[in-house]
Amino acid sequence: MLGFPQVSRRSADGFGPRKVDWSLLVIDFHLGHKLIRGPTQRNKYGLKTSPMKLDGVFREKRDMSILSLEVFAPSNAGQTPNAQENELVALFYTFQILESEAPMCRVACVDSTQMKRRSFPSLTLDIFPSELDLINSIVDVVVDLDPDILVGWDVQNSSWGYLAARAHSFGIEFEETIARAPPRYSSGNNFQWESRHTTTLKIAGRHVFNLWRIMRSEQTLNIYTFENVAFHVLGQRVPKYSPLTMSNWYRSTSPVHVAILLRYHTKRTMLNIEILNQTEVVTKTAEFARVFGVDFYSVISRGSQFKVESFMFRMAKPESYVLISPSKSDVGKQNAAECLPLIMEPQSSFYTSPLVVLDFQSLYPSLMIAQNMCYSTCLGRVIDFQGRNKFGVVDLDRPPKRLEKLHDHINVAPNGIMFVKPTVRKGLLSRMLTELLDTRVMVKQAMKGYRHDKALTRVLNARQLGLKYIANVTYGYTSASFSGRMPAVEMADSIVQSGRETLEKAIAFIHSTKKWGAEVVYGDTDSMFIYLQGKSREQAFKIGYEIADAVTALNPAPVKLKFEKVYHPCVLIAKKRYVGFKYENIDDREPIFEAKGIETVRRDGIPAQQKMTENCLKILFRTQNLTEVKQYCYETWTKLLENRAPVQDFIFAKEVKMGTYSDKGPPPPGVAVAAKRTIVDPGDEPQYGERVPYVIARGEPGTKLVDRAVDPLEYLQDPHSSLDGFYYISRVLIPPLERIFNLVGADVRQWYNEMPKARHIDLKSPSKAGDAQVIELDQYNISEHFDRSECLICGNFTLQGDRCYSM
DNA sequence: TAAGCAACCTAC
DNA sequence: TAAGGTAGGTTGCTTA
Repeated sequence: MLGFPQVSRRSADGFGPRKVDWSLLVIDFHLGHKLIRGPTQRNKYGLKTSPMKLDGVFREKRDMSILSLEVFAPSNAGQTPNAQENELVALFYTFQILESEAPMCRVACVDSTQMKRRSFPSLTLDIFPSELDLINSIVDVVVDLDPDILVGWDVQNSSWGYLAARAHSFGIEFEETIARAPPRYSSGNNFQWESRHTTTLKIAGRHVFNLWRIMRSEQTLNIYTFENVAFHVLGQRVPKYSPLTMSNWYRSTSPVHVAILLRYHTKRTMLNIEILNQTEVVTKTAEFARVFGVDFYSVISRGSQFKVESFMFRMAKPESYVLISPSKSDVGKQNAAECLPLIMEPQSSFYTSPLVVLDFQSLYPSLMIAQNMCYSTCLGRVIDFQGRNKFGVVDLDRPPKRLEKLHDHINVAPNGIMFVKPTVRKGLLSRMLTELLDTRVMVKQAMKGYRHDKALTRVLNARQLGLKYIANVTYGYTSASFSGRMPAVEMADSIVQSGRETLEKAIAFIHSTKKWGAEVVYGDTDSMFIYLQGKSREQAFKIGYEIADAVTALNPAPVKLKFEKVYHPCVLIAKKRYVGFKYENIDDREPIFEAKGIETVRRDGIPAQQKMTENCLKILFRTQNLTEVKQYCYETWTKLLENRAPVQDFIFAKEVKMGTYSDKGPPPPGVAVAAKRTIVDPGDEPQYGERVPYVIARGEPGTKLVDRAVDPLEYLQDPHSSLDGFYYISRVLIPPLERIFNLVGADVRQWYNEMPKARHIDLKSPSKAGDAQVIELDQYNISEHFDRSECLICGNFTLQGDRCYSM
């Protein structure tokens, strides 16, 4: 580290990592200073700006600002608009400064008879003579408003991406024109990686948010269409219009249709921003950046390794540690891992007495702290392995007599790796983790004190999540075997094996303490499921807390066994699969249904499977009466056989990653459906990682499943097709029930076979119109549901039909 | 018919 | 080029 420039924390042009200042994370530095607001001014768009005085210096207060854009280009023959051919006719944008007043919405469109026909109250329309003028106008808007973030639902194929492609066709260097800085010509651009994971569009000085991809990592949903995300995040129903419908509307003479079109797109730009606000993405990203010590966009675009490293480096530098830079081949030459976490084979059964769940809080970080495990404290193996003393990617060169000297100051991990005790040297990682965990406790404490302040609570909450994140991925960093920058399998093994022994000892201890009458029936890595047969729930809580305290006392600080919850009753099905009624507090009256790993929480089945499994379990838990479960199954199957069940309950949706599948063997159904879709409409190819919906239709006997997978919309339009009821009942609905109810001695398949089926009703729908209605209303949200009470043209609430009296 | 494999998704 | 890890269950299909 000699010769490295000294960088002070306040140095504005300093480079290199700054030291981690933990206290800044606990109390927001804004609070430590008196903020003096300067006179409020308004910019040309009428938005307020006010300079702030901070540390005696006036600076413009800069909250993050967002510009959301969607575009409209009419296409031919119902195809998805294609930037090579289809001209833009309208742009829609909404601008908002975070934490500030109402957003500003505008529409810019190309002069045409449609747009001239009438004015559209409640919409601000800017009309331009040509597409080129339209594009130039948005460039001006971006330059004027100078937003930090550009957002669009799908930045690749529509929104900013479409706009950029159109601009390119006029020879405009769009990205450079709206950039804040000259472009950075980085050599290592990887188009494929970018397009699969973030976005290909890069604007120097601004962040481009590909919203659907952000939502994909933010929310667990069955399908990531704009409509579905808006519904789940905002509770709003929005319609979906096909490219054909929208193109027809634009070309139609009906002012109502043009108005719907304009208001629809405007609404989408607003909802983009509302979704961001609701999910607190910007707050979280900004706070994570502060905690991790990385730039804003890296929080989204880079992996955990980069973040751990950034954090670690900031701690390492003041201590003059240098992180090693092994080559790829050095990393590959590491020893193989030898230790496995403990995952007990559960005693699969239906448990009617309380089952207490305890788990070790942040087990791996705690162990690293407790045993002072770090790159900087490791002394290697007690005995050489294969004639070498390897530690991660390096060979340890331990001076002779070093061990003798340190004799009483060594901890030996269960896998035979030695670490010096903290009295000799406190490890960098353990110090980092100690600070992380302690600071997190303090941040949580501070949150309680500012409960009334929503904005600050959000910030502090994001901060404690960031701290938790780093603590959790630090272990992963040490064991990153194939992509690791600085892995150390021996240390990772030490951690895993210590964890395993900690858990094993706890189990043995619980079994040896007879007064509890407790039996550990399952455990996974850091958790224990303890059965208290014959005990009441109250007793279970009491014993659970007692065990937690006793085990904590047996372990070195900061290892802590925490009381988590009581399941009553509960079914343990297999490793990583269980379900029960959860009580978190002794005075909880109503339990919460909680399932792990089983079909009710998986997204590769269908909604009907989730609902039916969950309902059967609830009946079992509430009544413990199999006759009632059987009754429910009969009703559900009958409903299905009589074709009274809604189609959207039978739609599979799985992620597809086009271009990653092997040619041998048939593709997965979702891929086949997507491929078919792409042939009809090339612009409709699913994005990498998009979830593609399909249903299984009846087909010739012996046909493969892939060949019977159909796009749901296509299925609805085909009057001759019907769902494969046998497949759905026998291969989808029954198996998960079988696995559960086998444990209580019931044969669900037998129930089905015995079920009186009064008459054989073909699953073929008598009239598919019924289905179509259901699916459109609930799944695809036809316009009936959109702003029902609002006039589609002026936005007023005096509705008569589609529009209000004033039109 | 069993065993093996690819693909998915989840728990920790 | 960028990329935390492993364990585990299930389905649908192919191969031995």
